[in-house]
Amino acid sequence: MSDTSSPSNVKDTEKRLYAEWEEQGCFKAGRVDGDPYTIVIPPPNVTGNLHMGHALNNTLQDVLCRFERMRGRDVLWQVGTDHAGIATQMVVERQLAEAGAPSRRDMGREAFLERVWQWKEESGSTITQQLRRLGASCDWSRERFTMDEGLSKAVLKVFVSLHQQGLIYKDKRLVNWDPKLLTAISDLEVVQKEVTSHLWHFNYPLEDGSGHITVATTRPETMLGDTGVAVHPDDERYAALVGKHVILPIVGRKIPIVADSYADPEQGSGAVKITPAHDFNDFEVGRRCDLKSINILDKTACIDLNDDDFADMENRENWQGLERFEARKKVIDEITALGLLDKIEENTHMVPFGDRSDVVIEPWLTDQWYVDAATLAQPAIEAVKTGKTKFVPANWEKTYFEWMENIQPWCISRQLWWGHQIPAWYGPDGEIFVAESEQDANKAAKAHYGEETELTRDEDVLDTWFSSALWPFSTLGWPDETPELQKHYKTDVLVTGFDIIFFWVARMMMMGLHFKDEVPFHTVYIHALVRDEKGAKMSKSKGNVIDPLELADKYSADALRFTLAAMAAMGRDIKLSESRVEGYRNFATKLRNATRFCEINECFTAEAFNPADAKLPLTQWLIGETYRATEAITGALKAYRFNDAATAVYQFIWDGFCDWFIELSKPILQGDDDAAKREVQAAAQWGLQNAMKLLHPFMPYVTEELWQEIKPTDADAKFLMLDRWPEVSAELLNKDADAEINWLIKAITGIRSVRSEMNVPAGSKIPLIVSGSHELTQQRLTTHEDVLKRLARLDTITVQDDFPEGAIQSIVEEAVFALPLNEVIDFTAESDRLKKEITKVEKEISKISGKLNNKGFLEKAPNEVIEENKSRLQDEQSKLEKLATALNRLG
RNA sequence: GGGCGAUUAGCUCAGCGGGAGAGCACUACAUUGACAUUGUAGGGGUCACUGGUUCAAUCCCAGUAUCGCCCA
Repeated sequence: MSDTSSPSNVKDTEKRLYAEWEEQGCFKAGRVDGDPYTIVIPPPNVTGNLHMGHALNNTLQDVLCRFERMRGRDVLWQVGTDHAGIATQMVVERQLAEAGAPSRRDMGREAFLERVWQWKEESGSTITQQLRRLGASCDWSRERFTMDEGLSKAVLKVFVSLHQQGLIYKDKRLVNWDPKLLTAISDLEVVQKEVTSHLWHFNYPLEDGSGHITVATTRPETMLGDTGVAVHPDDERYAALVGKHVILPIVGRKIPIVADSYADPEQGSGAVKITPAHDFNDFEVGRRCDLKSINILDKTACIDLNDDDFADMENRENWQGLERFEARKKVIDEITALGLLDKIEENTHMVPFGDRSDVVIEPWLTDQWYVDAATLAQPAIEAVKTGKTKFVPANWEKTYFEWMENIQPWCISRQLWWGHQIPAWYGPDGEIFVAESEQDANKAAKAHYGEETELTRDEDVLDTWFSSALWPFSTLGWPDETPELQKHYKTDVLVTGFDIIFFWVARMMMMGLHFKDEVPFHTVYIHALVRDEKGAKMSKSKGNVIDPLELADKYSADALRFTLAAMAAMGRDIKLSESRVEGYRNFATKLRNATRFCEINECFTAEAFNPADAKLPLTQWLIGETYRATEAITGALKAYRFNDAATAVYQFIWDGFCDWFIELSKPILQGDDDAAKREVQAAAQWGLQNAMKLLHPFMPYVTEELWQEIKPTDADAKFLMLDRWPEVSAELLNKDADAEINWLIKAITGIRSVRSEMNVPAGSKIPLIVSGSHELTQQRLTTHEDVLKRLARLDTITVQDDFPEGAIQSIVEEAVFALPLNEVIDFTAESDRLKKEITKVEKEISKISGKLNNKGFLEKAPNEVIEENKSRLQDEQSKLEKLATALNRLG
């Protein structure tokens, strides 16, 4: 076996193996004999770089895919990327600026889009290469991109159908407007940040000159667009004022005082100015109270009072074009000059920022396209309520319902160039023609106007998530009824983080149900968020990002994957610590060394092992261990309990196989009983092969690498990844063998433990006297004499009823294992050790007998629990007797 | 303010109505032929607090405290 375990070699080996798998078509779906198993990747952003969240997300998907593939399913892991409208456009614009090239607007739409495609060809594959590095076994031959022809066709069809059905419409509403990027953005692209600022209290004079009403605001500049003042209907302080009017300072507009429960009597003065065109809450108040919406900002968030509503305003030209924060200062100055400033308070509040532009987002009144999400949400809610789609863990269903039941109209238009251009054309009079092609639109226009009429296409594009929502079926060929669509829709599981339930899950559910009349997946597995070691969300601005690829290069992709899977317990966040990754790198090394041991001992040239023919307790026990491990791992993976599966495979390999099977096999492998040796060699090979299979979903590389050296000559498949998952029959379990090996382990551990505690030099060989033993024990002592001597460092083993005073003693079941060591023994230490152990046992006894003396316990506890306690009590009591005797004998 | 979750060994975290676990760290010993990226042994926990349900609570329920996240 070559040494491939140094970091640089591991990296090369991992890359080589991945290339081989891919070249040989191992990832391709299309196996004819298996039931389909399908996962669509939550499409990463084409501009993206693999971060820890991706690493976890894709590791889990890959574990499932490799597991199911080995179980014989026709696995399709549908891969691809989304076009990320804003992000991509920004990347290319930045590149243009850096190169000193003409800007987007200078070069025009067509030329710019050409540049974006060029960028995509050159740089768009970063993340897909990174997924390969991780070992992701997705079907690259079916890779899709949301701007692909087929997927674009799906987008057109969906848009036109929804429009025909009245589920897409154009409306003038408030949107989150990004005044830097000059586009509407989604609620989910807005981050609320806490900002320390002020609360300004202004006095608005009453129209009848009878005084004023004080309003408080965090955004003084919006007062130019105020169209009302609201007070709470139950607020007696203001009851008399409702229905009266105030004169808006500076502007001179007469606006009403209205009663609306939005006004909070506890907040500020209890009266609140209402600016329907610049605040989401005010917009609602305005609708309820029939207030006008007056827009005072242009698209760059500068003051624009070119509106009839300001026709009478004095000096309005002084305001025109003022930047919003300049305008704020000017409002405060003028209010102060007018003597209408009541007071200024310190105030901390949440302010919306664009997550890409990092500028303050303006609620802004514009015409946009909307999807009637509330209607589409109904079947999507129903599907989860009836269990057609299950969330794992189930508590996320609540989050899903919460969001779905309060869903707002989905604004799908974006003022960008990169994306699916909205298939809507306008006639000269503003008439809208929505169609899948320009020809169809023209036809419709001709029918409408009675003659050929020139149309202009809507400039805007669709939200990236509009196309991503179609991903589970558009990637399979829809709207064409392809064989893949028929075979693989609905898909099996969507694996994603909870922060993305709204992005992916909700929208895919809505679109899948509407257009395929079937949920897109039967299970949604929600995994944790990866945080840094202090528990903070990783982000570039905090500088706490751990790069998964650096970890992969340093410790191997296998170690990284295993760490993530082992820490992916349900419902918890992952705080990643590097020492964990290091530990699992060591685990891979351990497997290498175990393989080397088997190779040196000629296990791989042994005949095939038939578990049914196993004769030795050791090999029968190994079969049992393999059976138990297989059951545990299979069960855990089926239940998405990745951490349990990882722990089970780790224990099986390290503790079961390496620490015990190999150690116990050494005397046989190096002894002269040829039949036994052959059986152990064959069993070792079989056990190791199964270990590799069980580990493969987690650590695909090292297992595949080693497999190529040890695989059976008649292996079905060329690669481990295509071989079959272990199946061990429960009928092969042998209770006697299990009991015997467990006794052996207990004996060795017991002797080692007293030796160590009594400071017997590790190298020195000492005699063992076993007293009070049953016949079965004596038989076992004979069978395992060699291994006992070797692992417990003994020179002779004698069975006799008495032993010299002052021997140190270990209790193994019914027998006393005595090590006569008069010359070396430290009597005080031994006596202390025994006393300590006696205290422990006594405590245990009093606990158990307390239970057994409790009438209620005897009456109500299940029988097996009572029996178990009785037998435990017996064991502990007999142990106590022996320990007491031992202490006495010490003299 | 609404919702969700957490609190278990020094650290990172599993677990669970009936004997408190893992990895790392720590201590001691060991270079015996797979492996020092190792082995063997060991120390270390009123399972946040207070009540309740139960024969039995780290686990279920209620409340308290602290922390975190999401939404407003």
